[in-house]
Order: sequence, then structure tokens, then C-alpha cells
Amino acid sequence: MIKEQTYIIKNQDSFELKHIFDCGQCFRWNEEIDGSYTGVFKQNVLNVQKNENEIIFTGIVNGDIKTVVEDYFDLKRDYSKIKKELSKIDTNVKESVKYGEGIRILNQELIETILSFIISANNNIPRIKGIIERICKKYGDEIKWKEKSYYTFPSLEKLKNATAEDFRNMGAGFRDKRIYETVKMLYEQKVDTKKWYQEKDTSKVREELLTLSGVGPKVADCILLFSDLKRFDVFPIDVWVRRVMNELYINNADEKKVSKKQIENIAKEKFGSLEGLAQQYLFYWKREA
DNA sequence: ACTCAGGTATTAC
DNA sequence: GTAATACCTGAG
Repeated sequence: MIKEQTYIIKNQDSFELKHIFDCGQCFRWNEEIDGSYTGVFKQNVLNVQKNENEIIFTGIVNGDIKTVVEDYFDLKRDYSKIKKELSKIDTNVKESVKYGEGIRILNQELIETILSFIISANNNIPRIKGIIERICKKYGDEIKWKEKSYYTFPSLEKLKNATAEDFRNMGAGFRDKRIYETVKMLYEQKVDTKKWYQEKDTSKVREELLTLSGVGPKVADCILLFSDLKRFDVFPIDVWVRRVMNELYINNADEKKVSKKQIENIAKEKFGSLEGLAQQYLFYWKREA
């Protein structure tokens, strides 16, 4: 049932709007003048507001809002425990965890995450967001709420007739062909995404992701970490992560000369199976602070 | 005018 | 295998 619903939770730990929506994992949440955030995911439009000790979720939601919120915001996971574990590693990680204590990794739809991060390549955030919005507006479903129109991220069924040129017209630039080809591959099921959810070995899923056009190592890791595949044993390496890892553990005078392999090894050794989350705290800390 | 931005694909050693 | 290079676009 799609209708306007409200859900309030009290005394929720590890939940800060800015940390969640501004830590680089998502592109479709925007801050309102009152400090709340509004976003679209799946078939939902949601506004999230945080006061003293309560968080208010309101919007047009498809299904039971409590279930939808708990799933999307990963509320069943014990972030306090994770943060405690990470804080033991060293003072740097401890400080980064403290800085981004309200981070939660969202359970975002796989297709949306794949295409969004293909668009993110060598691009900046305002522009990434603009391209995604235009694609949603053209191919997604409209949802009206409080006199405003929102658009869902389109299904493969909706996207399958779009040409590379169409994506170019959405402002995608040289990524047009990559989006087009990946949509085609996904639609024709050249990869079996359903299987990915059962596969325990993350590296096997990663290998298949890498066959998609526009998906390289960094984008693949972002998809594994930020989509509902939810793999924490990955370590997306971008310029910020390279910088912070070099500063903290390597100290090479020329940051660009630090090899990926070196960073990966240190990450695995120091952070183990929580490396993806460590990456996120470190990334947010270094980029914002 | 010129650099830069959550990298990837392509081409060259 | 690993190292350079081109690549849309628009904001600063």
C-alpha cells in the first residue's frame, strides 16, 4: 500500500543525518531548510528529521514504513559494537569513528547503486546528482507529495530503450556508453545478480561486477559496500582514502606513488573484515575535517 | 584559459 | 603485468 505514513524512533544510537547522507554513499538525499533531509529510494519519498532524542520519518511509503525504514537504514545492525571494535585498532581510527559516529551504511538498491557509481567516475558530486536526477525524471515514476514531484530511480525495463545518446543528453558525458552497455548487460542478464546475494565469497561477486562496462575496482567496491549486497570486506580506494592511508600508515612523500596493493594489504591487515566500514569513517573524517 | 572532480578503458612500453 | 593518456562537462 502506497500512502503517506509516519514513523518515530526514540533514543536511536549511531544515527546522524549529516553523517549518513553526506558520507558519500548516496546521491539522492537533499537537505531542507529546516535541517531535515528528503530523498527517494525504491518507490518511496521520505523526509527524515532528527530532534533531541527522536527521529521522525515521514513520507509516501510503499509498504509498512517501519519495515522499510529498518531495512534501508540498516537499523538492525549494532553499529556501537562495530565502532567499539574499530576504536581498538589505533588512535587514528578511534578519532575517525568518533568524528563520524552517526554513520550508517544504507541498503540501497543494486541497480541504482551500480549505475550511480558508474556515473561517479572522474566526476564531482553536484554533477553526479544532476545526471541521476535527470535520468530519474525522464525514465522514473513520478510520486507527488506536498505539491512537489519526485521521481523514482527507473527500472531496467524502463531504461532498456534508452540509447547512449539519451544518456549523453542527460549530461552523462563520456560515461554514456558505459551506462548504456551496462543497462543492456543487466537487462539481458549477462550476469546473474540474484546469485550475488547467496555468494559468500565477495571476490567472486567482485569479479562479475568488473565485467560490467564502467565498473573498475573502485566502483565495484563502492557497489559491494553501499548497495544491499552489503559487503564490508572491501576497501574502495579513491584520492581521499589514498591520502589518509598514506598520512596515517605509509608516509610516502609522493602520495601518488603509493600503490593500491600496498593500501589494500595494510587495510586488510589492520581492519580485517571491517575494512569497508573503517574506510567509510576514515574517508568521511579526512574529507570533512 | 585552465584545473579539478569518488576512475575506467585503451593503448603503449 | 604495469605505466601513461584521453575522456564529457561545468564550476571555480
